[in-house]
Order: sequence, then structure tokens, then C-alpha cells
Amino acid sequence: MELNELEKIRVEKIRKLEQFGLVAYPTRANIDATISQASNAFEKAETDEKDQPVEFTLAGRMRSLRVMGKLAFTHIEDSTGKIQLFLRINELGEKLQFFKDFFDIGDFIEAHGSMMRTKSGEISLLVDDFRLLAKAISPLPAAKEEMVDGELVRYTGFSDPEIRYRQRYADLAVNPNVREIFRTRTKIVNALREFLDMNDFLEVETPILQPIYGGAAAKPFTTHHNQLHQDLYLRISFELYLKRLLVGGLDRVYEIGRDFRNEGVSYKHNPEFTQLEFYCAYFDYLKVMDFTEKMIRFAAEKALGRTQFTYNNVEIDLSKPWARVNMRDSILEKTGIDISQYPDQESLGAAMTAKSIQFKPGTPRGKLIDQLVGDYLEPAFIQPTFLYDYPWEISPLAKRKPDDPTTTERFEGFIAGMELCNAFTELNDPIDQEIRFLELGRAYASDDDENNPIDEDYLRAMRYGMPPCGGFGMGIDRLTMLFTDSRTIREVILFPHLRERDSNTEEE
RNA sequence: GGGCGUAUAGCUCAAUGGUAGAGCAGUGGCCUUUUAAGCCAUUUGUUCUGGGUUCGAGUCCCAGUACGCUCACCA
Repeated sequence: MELNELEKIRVEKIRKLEQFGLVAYPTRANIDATISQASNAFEKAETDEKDQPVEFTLAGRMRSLRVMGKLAFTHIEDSTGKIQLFLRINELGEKLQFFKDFFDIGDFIEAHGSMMRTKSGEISLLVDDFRLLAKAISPLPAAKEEMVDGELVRYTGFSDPEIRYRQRYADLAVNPNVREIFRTRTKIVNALREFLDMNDFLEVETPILQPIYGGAAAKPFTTHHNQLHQDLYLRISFELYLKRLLVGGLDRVYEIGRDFRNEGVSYKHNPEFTQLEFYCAYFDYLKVMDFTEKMIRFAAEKALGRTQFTYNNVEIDLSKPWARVNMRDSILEKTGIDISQYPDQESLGAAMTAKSIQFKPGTPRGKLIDQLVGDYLEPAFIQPTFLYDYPWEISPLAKRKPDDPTTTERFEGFIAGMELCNAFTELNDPIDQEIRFLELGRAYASDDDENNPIDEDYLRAMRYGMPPCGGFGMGIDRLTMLFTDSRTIREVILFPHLRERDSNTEEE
């Protein structure tokens, strides 16, 4: 590994330390409080007007350093906050010189002393002893910041997105707002879990390695089990396994986990992403809509502490019920085309051509409708909106409407023009399900796409009898994007997928 | 996969085809209340990679790589 000049200097410091019989990476730390605990305790002692000194041993990473002749200031940071260390020759004697010689920004330091306020009023630890806890050899990208009128101002930064994602550890270390995004993400997941648990759902885990993939329309990643001589797929959804559990009498189940789709990467697509799916016996899609509103609102309250948030400079309000938009009516309104009048690919295509709407020749009816939705409806769904009643062709796992077999009881939820969730009254009729699978297989064959064999075991499960139920799937990453005002999915995934680098450029 | 853009010091960025620079970081010095500390001095480059044009290329051309935006794809 090639070290640069700065790194060589710091390695040399480690070598010198060892000559003095000291270690750069001691095994144990001996702190007795976190940084926030210490400052809180001191503030309390101040208000209680207690005279005895408040002493602590604290530790953290040095984030700033101001050295004067006979004194020095450094801010240290742990995950609870920042505090200033005040080092003076008065308390430290010649050990101050040791500090000046061997400590750098980025190092982890442990310091003992008593809490005080400096002349400018900042809570600080007046240090009477300290030691190195871990030496940083590589300098962290410089990111200086200060609070001006409550606003965080950053003067230089670590902003190249590529390096930020490739070296997320450094990104997290220098950009507090990035740490905040991932704290919020965890709060969201915890809140969703709490909400579902409160509603008597059972959290389960289903296979990620699947012999037959299904539950969504996406290309899978393929892998192989050597001993069994069997090709396996990384799941593209949880759906078919979770619904098997309803056959088994687990009436309310959910899973939060990773899906893998071998598709294009974009600001809202990552090859692996986190999904929440739940299934609830005796729910239909209307009940799922009500439940979804409550669940998202609950997540916002828990993760953000409020039900309004700003995304892309637009105020989104979750406190009100979501708009509910019928797909047929809405397409008619926006394009003048009544899809119910055009039951096949040819007639709908002709209607679109008559309106000068272009499409790829040979596109099946379902995908034409999908295109109309994507082009004319979705971008307008800024405030939370449920778009409901999808054509059966693109909804092979959803139940048909009792009064209209060409339409299914399915909805998708949108916020800020982005698809967030997908849900339906689940198809529990094994005979209809088999017809749909066969139809789907035909569509795939004509599309010259991946061969997607019928999941016979799923049909067998359904033949045992599946209760009527509602199901729901939501991208956790996208919800996190919304709640953290992130413009790309990579901002909310700790280690997003990036193209592999050449080995010769990978090395420093 | 297509189009457009970007790639220069550890970080953020400059540089008419004519000696590759600044701020911060680093190093040395001064400094007992700083907080983007200050002052003085000072070090650092495969200008993404490989070709080409030219007396001369960070700059122009071609190819490649990565990233960003965008389009396509995406039940």
C-alpha cells in the first residue's frame, strides 16, 4: 500500500510513540460518560449551583485543532455530540508539548478533566490528563463547519459523490448530515415494525435463494448451489412465500428485507433494495389503503416527529387522507382516452395514435396503459395519492373486480411523483391464478424475455384454500428518500452499488 | 444501451495551445481563551488512462475507464 507524504508523517509519529513505550492503538478505553452525558451533567450542576467540580473521562475523534503557545483547543466528537477540550500548560506541564507533537485531527483521544466554560461561554473539558486511543494515519477529508444563526455552514467539503459512496466510512465521518440520514432510516424501519407488531402482524423470514422467482416482473440474479447442482435465483419479491403462510393459518405476516433485481440503475433503482411486504387475511385493497395511510403517518411521526415534510422544496402533508384517483377516470381526464372502450392492444394503440401519443409498436395493452400512467398521471401525484383499479394484464396476482373482470383491485401509492407502494386484494382463486400464470408465460414468450416457469407449488398451496386477503409492498429506500429529502436512492443506501473499478486504479 | 457533461495537490477549485496555481490540510517558527483562530516561512502533482495533432497539450482530436445528469428499460 502506497502512503502519501501526510500518511508517512503520521506513521513516523506512531513509530516514535513506540520508542517511548507508548501505543498508538491501546486495547481498552476508560471513559465514564458520553459527550452529551457530560455536557448535560455539567449544565444541570450549573443550574443547581453546585460548587464541586464535575469531572469526567471522555473520548472521541478530534475534529478541529487550535494550538497556541501554551494552550490548545480541540473539539472531539462521539456519536452523541461534540465537546471542546481545553488543554493548558497550567494543568499539563510538559505533556502539552507531547500533545502538540503527536496528535492530529482525526485521532481518537481520551481525556480526563473537569467541566468548565471558556471565556466565550462554551462548555469545555479542562484537561488534566489524556492519552491516544487510536491514531488516524490517513487524514480525513477536511470539512470545516460552524453554526451561524442555527444554520450549519460548511466551508470545505467532501462532496464528490463517487468517492463519498465508495468511501462511505469517510463520508459518514466528516458529514454529520449523512449520519443523520441513516439514523432516520433506522427510525423509519423501527416505526414500521412497531406499527405492524401493534396490529398483531407476525414478522417472518422467507427464502432469499429461490428455485423459482416470482411476485414481480423483473430479471433476477442467478446463482448456483454446487453440491445440489441447482441453479437458484435471488428473490425479486417476497410475495409468493408470504402468501403461502396465509394458507398455513398465519393470518397477518410481514417481512422487511432485501430484494434483488437485475435491472437498470437509476436515481430510484438500486440492484438490491429494501422492501416491506405485508399480507392480512380478511383485508381488501380499500382496507389496505386506510391501513397504509395510518402506517406512513405513524412512521413520519416516529422518524421525523411530524407529519409534514419537504421534498424537493415542496411541502408534503401526511396528516390528511391521501387522494384516491381511479385509473380509468384519470386517464380519460388527462388524455381523453377511455381505456375501457379499448379492450385490446390494437384498438388502444389506434386511440393513442389518434391523440398523437407515440409508443413502441407491438406493446401489449397493459404496458400501453402503464405508459399513459407514467407519462400523464404519475408526475402530477405530488401530494400522497392512491391510484387504483389497474388493468388485469399487468396485475397477475391481484383479484378481479366483481363487476369488471378486466380490472383488478389494485392500487399504487405515490408521493412527490414517485411510486412508493403497490398493493391489492390478493388473488386467492387457484383456477384463475393458473390462467394468469399461463397468460403471463405467453406474454413472456412473445416478449422473448427470461423464461419464468410457473410456480406449481404456489398453486398447490392456493388449492388448499387461501383466505381472502390484502397485500402490500413498499420500497423502504424510497420512503427514506422522501423523509430525508434525498434526491437519489444512493444517498439512503449505506453502500450503494457502483461499477467495479480497475484493480490498478483501486489502489491508493 | 443512447445523449450531454465532468475528471488538475490529501480536500474544494483555478489555469488564451507557451514554466501547473490558490485556499484549506501538512511541515517549521511565534502566540495563555480559541472555535474557518491569527501571523511568518515552507513542502506536495502519473493534470483519470492510452494513443494522436503540434516546435510545444491540463487545454485540441480519437479511444477507453469512472462518476453525474438525462433518455430508454423497469407488473
